[in-house]
Amino acid sequence: MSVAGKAPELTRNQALVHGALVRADGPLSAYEVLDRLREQGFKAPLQVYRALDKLVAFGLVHRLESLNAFVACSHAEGETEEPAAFAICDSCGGVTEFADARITGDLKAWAETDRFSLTGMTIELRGLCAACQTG
Amino acid sequence: MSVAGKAPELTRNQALVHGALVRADGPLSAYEVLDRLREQGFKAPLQVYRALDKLVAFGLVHRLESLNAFVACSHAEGETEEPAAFAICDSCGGVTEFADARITGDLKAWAETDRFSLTGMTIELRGLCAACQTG
DNA sequence: TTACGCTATGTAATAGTATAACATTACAGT
DNA sequence: ACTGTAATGTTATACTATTACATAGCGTAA
Ligand SMILES: [Zn+2]
Ligand SMILES: [Zn+2]
Ligand SMILES: [Zn+2]
Ligand SMILES: [Zn+2]
Repeated sequence: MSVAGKAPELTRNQALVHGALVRADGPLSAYEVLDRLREQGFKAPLQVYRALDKLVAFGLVHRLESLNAFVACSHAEGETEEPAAFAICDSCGGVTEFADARITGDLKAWAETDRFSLTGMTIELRGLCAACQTG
Repeated sequence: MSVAGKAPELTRNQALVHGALVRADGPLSAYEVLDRLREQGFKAPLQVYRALDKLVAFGLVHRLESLNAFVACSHAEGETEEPAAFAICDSCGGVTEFADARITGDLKAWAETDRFSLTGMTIELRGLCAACQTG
């Protein structure tokens, strides 16, 4: 349910935070982002949180509520996107982003039925990714 | 996806924490629970967190990841339950728990297709409840 | 009984996450 | 220049969660 208007121009801080998340191989906490940007002059959590707020609003970054962490959106910029869902591997920490119109459609339908005016949704699966299963 | 075996006997601390959540009219943070139980002798966060861990494992309490808060399960004890989903009103703070087999079924199907071994899921909707909408 | 293992508990200290408050800078439109 | 808005810098603080260690209760095997 990102607003994700036309491709936004990022400020310096936003671009740095976004870059850190794009380069990361998995989700990062705000403080992990901060540590990776100290060489670029970052010194306080708020520099990260303010950039993250914007990036999330733009739809370029997603917040993983069950991890208190953030990931770069895996979709191409501007690509229309159902509200994203995530599968988080408890073994390797890998995150798979997916968008399933049937799932989000069902949730929207539930909201409609319940007269709940929907503005956002969090869908996060936990378990083991294919690579991390032994048998 | 609670394990929720046969009705568990709660320890004193677990019963106190559960009672506080049942009496509350909405979700409570762990520290709000703590404050409500100081008269009963609670003094440290860990007393609350340890009880919450058990209650969540029993399926008697749910954690709301997007709020860092906890609610008593709205279903009767022992009642079989699909993994719960929640609609959280951003205006009044009210939470509606629901369980929709179609939604959870779709998520399980996605996991199956992706060879993701599912152990839990978080489904939280945000918006305005019917009572909080003006028009 | 005693000893052992397991669960629950008490308490203090610390780690991790997020925001409030205030000062400053940049820049567009008038 | 004046004004309004958005972004930034910085310090301090609030909120959430866990580590570490000590203690107590209880069921059971020796
Ligand atoms: Zn995305
Ligand atoms: Zn994995
Ligand atoms: Zn429930
Ligand atoms: Zn409401």
